[in-house]
Amino acid sequence: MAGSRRVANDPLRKQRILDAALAVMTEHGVHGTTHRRIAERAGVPLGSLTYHFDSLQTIIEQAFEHLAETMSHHYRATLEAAPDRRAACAAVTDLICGAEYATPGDLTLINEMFAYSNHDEAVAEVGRRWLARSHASLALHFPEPACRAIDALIEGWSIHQAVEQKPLDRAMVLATVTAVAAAF
Amino acid sequence: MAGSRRVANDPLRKQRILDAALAVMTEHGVHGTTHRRIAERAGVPLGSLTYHFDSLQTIIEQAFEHLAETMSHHYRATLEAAPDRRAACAAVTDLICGAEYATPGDLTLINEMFAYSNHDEAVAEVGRRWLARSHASLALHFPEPACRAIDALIEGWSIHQAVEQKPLDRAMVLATVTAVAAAF
DNA sequence: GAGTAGTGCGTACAAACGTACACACTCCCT
DNA sequence: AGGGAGTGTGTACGTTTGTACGCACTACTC
Repeated sequence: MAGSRRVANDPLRKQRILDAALAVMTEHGVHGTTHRRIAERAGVPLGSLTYHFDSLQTIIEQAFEHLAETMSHHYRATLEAAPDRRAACAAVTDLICGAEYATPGDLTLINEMFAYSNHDEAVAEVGRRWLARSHASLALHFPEPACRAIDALIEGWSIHQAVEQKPLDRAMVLATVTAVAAAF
Repeated sequence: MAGSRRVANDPLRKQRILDAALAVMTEHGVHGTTHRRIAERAGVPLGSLTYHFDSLQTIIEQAFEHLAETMSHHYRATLEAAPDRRAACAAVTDLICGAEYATPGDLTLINEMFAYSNHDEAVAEVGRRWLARSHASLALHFPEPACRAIDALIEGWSIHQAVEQKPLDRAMVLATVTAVAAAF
């Protein structure tokens, strides 16, 4: 009575849909994201989306939640691996400059998420948790005010890279991060 | 033959539509922006939009262009008014923290613009000019690398404020800006 | 093997969308 | 005063949208 006797045929289905949603949002933006495009990208029938999710808004919200989860873990792991503050500065610089951490598509998605969060309370909460976790990860190595400043640098330079489409000067980034860390 | 003999009844019409478009984008995001909502907000008939603009995309592009123009002038004027580097640091801090410069709605719009620029070449160009002009304004007072860093701080903290919905610690911002300016 | 509860999907539909366009209106020229 | 070019709008149309829902299918119980 309590447990369902039957098991889903494809338990990865939901996740595959969310991944497809992120891919569509990367390419077309939230404004160009539809049930049909997501379904095509995921290789599932249209009805499958309305079966697994209440609405398109729900899909978008959960997709962004998944994105934030993944990115936060990444940040955390990168900063935990740094033995001291000097290494932490280098790690932050990698986070900002490194294309292997955040692909251009990821940067696009982050922009979409923060923009969308201004119009959706659930995603706004995801954004706040994202910031809180970034802050906590930075706090492993830096004093409180420096965390806020470095976090702003990460976000700001991510935007710049997405807009300008060219890599940052790594030495300049490292020098800035180091200076900010030393200021507090 | 060359000049049009007749003058538009309402020469401010186009601008009023663009302002309405920005208002709608602030409230509903680009994904919730439609001809009909803009027309209602501007108090003009639906047909007026298709008469003055080729398409919805054109309206959005020109609206963002207008936004960038306005904001850039603001930045420029604020930084030109600063007599020395010390005052410039304070001016930048005001730009970041001051609600009188950029309202919460403005911050939302900036996010929308950068997100949209990843999917629209015309707006991408607007974004690049925005960055270039910010950079030029900062260059009145700061060395080149510091400009890039301070600009990233402005963008990043703008996002943070929009997400967290609470004002920044002004002293901390000023200390960071000063430290970055001194680092180069 | 028949019954059945739950999974999953193809299709249909009303609403909302972007856009086109026929038509009024205004005002200058002759 | 009459003609006509240009301004501006109301409405209608084809398309796409989000979503609902009836129905097939599966796999387990008895």
